[in-house]
Amino acid sequence: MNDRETVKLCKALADENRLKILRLLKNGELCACHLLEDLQITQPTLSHHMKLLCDCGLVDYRKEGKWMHYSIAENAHEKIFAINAEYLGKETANDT
Amino acid sequence: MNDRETVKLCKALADENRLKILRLLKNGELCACHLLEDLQITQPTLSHHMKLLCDCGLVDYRKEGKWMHYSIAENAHEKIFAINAEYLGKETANDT
DNA sequence: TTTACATATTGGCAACCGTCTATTTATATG
DNA sequence: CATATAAATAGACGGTTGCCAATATGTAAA
Repeated sequence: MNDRETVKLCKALADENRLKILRLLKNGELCACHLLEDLQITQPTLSHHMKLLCDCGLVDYRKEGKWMHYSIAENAHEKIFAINAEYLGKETANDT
Repeated sequence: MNDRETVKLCKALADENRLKILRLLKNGELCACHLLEDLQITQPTLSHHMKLLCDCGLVDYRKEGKWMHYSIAENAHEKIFAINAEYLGKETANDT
């Protein structure tokens, strides 16, 4: 992941509504209409946010008829850890 | 770390020059004037970037006479892992 | 095919961000 | 104090971002 892609990913994370979306998806796949209910934004705005989250690779989508289902991408975690390794030095750690 | 602080941190990471700065600091503390040499930006712009990096807690500073010395903050890694835990679900992992 | 509904795209606006030049502040030294 | 140097602040400008209303597209069912 080069600097450009990292910037893209971090920009995607740098918005309160998108963070809320990720937290909602943390528990499993959700339909766009469900996400809309829990956020104080319009449908086009949600669509915009989902595009950013998908484009940076944090979120996967699955189309089923009229509905779009979103979920945290499998390798989303690795992307975050990669940032740590590339820009902050220390290896991945278990800090619990 | 609440959503607001996370946004602040991710915004700080969402710029190519700041990523370069972090990579430079990865190997240890550096003076501002040294950082300037490796970046194609002016001194005020660097000062601006450093403020953002310090304010979000990713970078520590140490003033020595006229010189400012910057380094990756001790708990910078934990902050990244916290994002993973809070917004992407899975626990901290070792994926090497 | 017509209707209904879920989602995406367009276009516009205010706020924010990265950058610069000019200036100010802080610190050391003659 | 006067001078020199390192860093911070102020103000301005173009580009980007988040938001919405309006519209378009895609899909299912009558």
